[in-house]
Amino acid sequence: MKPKQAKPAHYDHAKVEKKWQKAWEEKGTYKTEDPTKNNKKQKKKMYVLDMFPYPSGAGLHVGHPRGYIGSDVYARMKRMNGFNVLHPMGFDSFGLPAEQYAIATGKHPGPFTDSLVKQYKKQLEIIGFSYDWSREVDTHRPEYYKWTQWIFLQLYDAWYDKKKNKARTIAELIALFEKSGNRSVDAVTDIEETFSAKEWRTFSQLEKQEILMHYRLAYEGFGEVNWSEDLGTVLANDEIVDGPNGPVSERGGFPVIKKAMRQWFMRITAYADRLLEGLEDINWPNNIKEIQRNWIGRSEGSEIEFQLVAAPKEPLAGQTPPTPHPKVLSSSPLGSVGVFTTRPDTLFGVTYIVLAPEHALVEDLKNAITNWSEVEKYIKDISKKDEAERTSAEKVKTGIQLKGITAINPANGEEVPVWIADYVLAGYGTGAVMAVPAHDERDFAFATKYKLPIKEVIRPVIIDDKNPHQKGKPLVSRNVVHALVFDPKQKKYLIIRNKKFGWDTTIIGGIEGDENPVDAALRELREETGYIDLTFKRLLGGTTKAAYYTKHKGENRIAVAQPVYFELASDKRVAIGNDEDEANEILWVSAKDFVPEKMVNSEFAIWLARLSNEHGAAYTGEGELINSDDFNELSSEEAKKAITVFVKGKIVTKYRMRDAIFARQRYWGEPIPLRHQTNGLIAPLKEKELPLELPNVKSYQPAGTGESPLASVKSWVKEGYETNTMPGWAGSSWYFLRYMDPANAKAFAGEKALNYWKDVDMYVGGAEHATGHLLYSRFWHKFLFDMGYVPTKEPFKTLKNQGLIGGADGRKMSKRWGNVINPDDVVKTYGADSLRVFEMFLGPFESHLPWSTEGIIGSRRFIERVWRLATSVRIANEGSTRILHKTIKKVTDDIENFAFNTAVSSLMICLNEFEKSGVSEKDFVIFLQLLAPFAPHVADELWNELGGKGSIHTSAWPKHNPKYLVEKEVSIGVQINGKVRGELTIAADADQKSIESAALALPRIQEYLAGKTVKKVIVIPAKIVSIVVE
RNA sequence: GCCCGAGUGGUGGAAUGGUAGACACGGAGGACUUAAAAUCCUCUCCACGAAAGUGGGUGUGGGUUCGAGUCCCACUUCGGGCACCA
Repeated sequence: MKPKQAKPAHYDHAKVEKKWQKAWEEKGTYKTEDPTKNNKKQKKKMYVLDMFPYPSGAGLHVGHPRGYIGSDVYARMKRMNGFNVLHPMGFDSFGLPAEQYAIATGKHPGPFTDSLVKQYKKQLEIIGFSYDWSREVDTHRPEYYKWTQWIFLQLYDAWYDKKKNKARTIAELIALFEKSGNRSVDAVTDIEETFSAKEWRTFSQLEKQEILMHYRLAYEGFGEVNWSEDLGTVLANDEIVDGPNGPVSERGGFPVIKKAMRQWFMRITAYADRLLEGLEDINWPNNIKEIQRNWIGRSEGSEIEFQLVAAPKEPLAGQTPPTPHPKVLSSSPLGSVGVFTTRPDTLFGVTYIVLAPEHALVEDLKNAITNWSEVEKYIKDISKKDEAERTSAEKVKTGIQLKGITAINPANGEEVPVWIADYVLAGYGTGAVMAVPAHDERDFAFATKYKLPIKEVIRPVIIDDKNPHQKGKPLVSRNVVHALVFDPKQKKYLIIRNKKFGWDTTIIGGIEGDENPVDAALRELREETGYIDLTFKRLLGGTTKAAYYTKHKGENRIAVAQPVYFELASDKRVAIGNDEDEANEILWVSAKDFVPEKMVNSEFAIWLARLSNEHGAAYTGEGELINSDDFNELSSEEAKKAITVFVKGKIVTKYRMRDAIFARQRYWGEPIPLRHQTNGLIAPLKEKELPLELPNVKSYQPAGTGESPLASVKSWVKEGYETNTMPGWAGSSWYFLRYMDPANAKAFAGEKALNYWKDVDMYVGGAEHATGHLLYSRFWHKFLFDMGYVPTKEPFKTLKNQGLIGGADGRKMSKRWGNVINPDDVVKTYGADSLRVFEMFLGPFESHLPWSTEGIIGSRRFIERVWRLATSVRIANEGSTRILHKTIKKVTDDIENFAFNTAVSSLMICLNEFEKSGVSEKDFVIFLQLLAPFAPHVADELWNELGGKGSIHTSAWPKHNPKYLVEKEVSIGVQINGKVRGELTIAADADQKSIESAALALPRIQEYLAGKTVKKVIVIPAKIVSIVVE
């Protein structure tokens, strides 16, 4: 085959790209085969999906297409591999910016959104993606959101059965209630009351509705929103900014507070465990999995009940230590409070109880609280603070004691005071905690501030990994004291250094009998260092236990150590024994040398933490129990269970994740398909009534009452329709299913299509969706799976995140910095193929990289060189064939692994070789096929010029021939003592011996070896020769 | 504070424990041209050296190994996530 005509010297990208984009569209090159129509020889499916964009007014910048190009390259290779590829695109077209536009202009956001969609589509089209646009999905179209509403109704009509570990219909729940009430139903619910079948039947319709609402997966409840009194509206999180005195609205800067309002929720917490477990089965980046795990925040612990009683006549002052073991309850019981803890092993160390200020019990106990007016004031002050403020101010915890009330520790009967404090969150666990200041940093900080008692119940146990106990050696236990001595004059600490071993330690002495540790320390200091004028400052907390092996004594030791802190009053000294003098060196070291790394005793870090704060420090690790009655000497792990059982607590699992608010007081979103009837009952719309379309409204301004603009549409309100709309994430939580069967009017997708496409094989998008879209989609998908609507448990088998592209100045690409590069301009100047090649070549797909205006020239040159080579004389050359087959393997593997940058680089290396040595037409055409996913236009043009049939993009992906990968000769390095001293070219299949002798025979190596003895020669065939000499 | 991830030339980056810096940008020199652009050729980690070469070199310090950018430990800087979750 000869080129039909000489190519023009200059490659006219505009002409070529336009030509092929038109041709592909006309021929339907990228049209996905419909599995429901062509059953004869069904190809294997491959679903490659991009996260569809939200069409904002700003348009695309050069960073946006990066992910799309990557997935397109992947999809194109898979298509050439013979897969039936589903590679669709659409738009997440409901949302705030269009609504802002509507508010600003008074115009309907619909046509505006349509125009944005059109603009985005055009921008995408000129880049030459292989999307099947006939499957486009836009979430704001009624044909689409009909099914979003339908899925909502399924969620509304479902509850979660913990026994079967799946969602079931409300009809089934009602049947259970009618049979035996709710006692035998194990559901995810926040309801506490129980009722029998008989009682259930006596309930009114309204009461039943109210009860069922606590079971539904889509439910109405009260939730906190961001409320701006001045604007009379609710604001989304992204409409709020930080002001000097807490959060304010972005527009106008009005203060924003948290306010509980009626809301629709999604009971995503029902799926917490399955969302966690499902992560094991999917091929996602680890960091995204980790983010989801943290977000779900599963923690296991115990729920323990504390009885509340009226305090003795004298209100219990904070300073008074708890009274141990009262024989008689000081007063009458006031009910109980449940606390959640992950550390039931510290129960004996509880010195007070803290409730969240919002805890329901606080109000209930009003009459028993003797300082109610102060408490009430405190609660009021706290409620003014936004949650963000409460947590961001952080360091300072505030609280107030509920005087007149005490709680009884169920483990030992101690009475402890009850406080409310802002560091306890109402929404987590039971909204109440047992405070163990000795072993929890927050409790410690609070106890220190309010002078509450601190009781240690866990002794740290340190096992020295470097000197572990040895088998068969005697075990010696002893009680010791460690003296930490500080000289305030020279600001140094006293240590002794063992001369023989070079160990640094503090001064250690054995405690004999029930000797006072301070006396023991003073005695030891005098004996070992001679210092006698020391001031005892304080004990550094309780004892620690260390297990280690002593080499010099040959003993396994367990040392229970009491750290004591002294200051040097004067350097008065007495003589010390010769033995001590010879064995040890006495040193004063500065703080920088008085650090755990330099000290031989491994528990030193704990003491130092206690030393650093005048009040000491909480030890939050585990250990063995002390001061815990019968549980003493148990390990934390053993004690957790044992103590929970002993106090009749429950082992429970809690999650940090909360139910998702599913309502926006907005116009531009899916209407929630429910009717509030005048009798107070809620009637879900029937399927045939869907879609419930958005009505026209006169004004897009918020109603001013915290309600959406829909609240001012009379006909809408008259029908009793819900005035909230769905949040932005509703439409995007299932769009990937719609692409499978986008025109289906009878279902969200047909069964055949669902069973064929099943799930997304490759999902590409930004990491910023880790806790939003990617979690909600998984939740909905699992729900649809439970109800039998989809065949898979997870929607996205493999996920890849593309990195962002920043401005050339290293800053984020934005109008503000004037560093935005528009892809349209780049396509115009360099061509879509150059843009695509460059964006893939720039660096690793998942890395964040700066755009380079100069760099793209290299990609353009590359394409021009391919273009030029197509016209030059072609000669067969074995070297070129070899490198081509290497390139086939490399490019194939790299695309499979999303290592596009090295794939492009290997194409460049291949082209360099072709230009140098010449290439046959056959080989060149194969090269074009490898290039096709990256530069689809120029590849198809040259393919056709060289007589290829049809489109290059439907041709079969080349396979490498292994025989060309085997090298005849290899060049390997020769090292002497780890330094490369020579190079050896030798037959690839040479045996070790001949390589060794060839290496030793090299003149340069001979020079180096002159007068030295070769100790060892290591030969790794085809890699390296390593010679070790004396 | 906790949990991830990353530190390699002037720049973006490459490197299954085996000759560090592939590929590309930029830079220097040269060819072609009346000239410029484009294109092509040569060089380009640093220091010393005319060169051959010698020495150093992947954030810092230590370790394992015949051999470490890669594995282990500690530190440090930067980026991301979570942040009073009991």
